Amino acid sequence: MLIATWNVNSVRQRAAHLLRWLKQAQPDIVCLQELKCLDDAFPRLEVEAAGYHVETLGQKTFNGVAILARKRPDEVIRGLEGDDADSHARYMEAVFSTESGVVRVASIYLPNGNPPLSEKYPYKLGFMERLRRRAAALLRLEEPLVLAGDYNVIPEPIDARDPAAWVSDALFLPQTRAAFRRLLALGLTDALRACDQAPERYSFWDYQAGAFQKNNGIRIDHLLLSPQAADRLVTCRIDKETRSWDKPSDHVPVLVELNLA
DNA sequence: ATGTCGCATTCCATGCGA
Repeated sequence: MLIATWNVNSVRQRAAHLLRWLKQAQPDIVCLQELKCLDDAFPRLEVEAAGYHVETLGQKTFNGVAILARKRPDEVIRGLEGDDADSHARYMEAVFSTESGVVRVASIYLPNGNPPLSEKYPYKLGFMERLRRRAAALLRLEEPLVLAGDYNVIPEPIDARDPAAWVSDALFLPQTRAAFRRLLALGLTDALRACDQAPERYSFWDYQAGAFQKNNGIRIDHLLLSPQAADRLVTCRIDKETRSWDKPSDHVPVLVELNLA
């Protein structure tokens, strides 16, 4: 089973890319972030015609997440508990039955948090703590679980071409990295790093200043696995090719293959 | 080189978020 995450930076602008990539990559489950539209504006008919069931949590202008899948989920949960005042569409889960049992997948669009001295940074850290609590609860289910999405976290210096350029950025501040480590310390596995410890494994390149041409990237899109999912890990890779397509998203898909039927 | 996108509106120019 192939499970992917991709921040598409407007699903309406990226619909043709999404369809082309679905056909090419043949994923079973896809977590999307930054839909930047309401549910009704999602290109549902086209994606369904490509063979995918569509579950969305849209929002006008910003944010928005979705989970696409070959099969209809048994259950969908929209929103991340722990803050009734949080109106951002940044989190959803879906549970699927397979021949090998259940798999639970979350699509996460973690807040960017910049600038760090604004209210946006405590919102990011609060969201990360809520995610940690949710992950802890889900881990108690002892299911194959994939927490997939745009974390807006550069975990380690090796995950940036120029780490010095990010030291004061909300994506790489010590508090951000510590919160990410607390998540991992629950017993989650960073799927890409379990498969590949090489440098220059990036999932995002800024649109500005020819960042992609210079390979001036960062790795901020992650698939975190529960022990039951990690036990079934076959491989994980970044699909860098889509960044070279015409009018691309600034993020590329990251895919994990699990030994699940 | 503050050099790019995508969204929305006070709408063909600007501010915001990233």
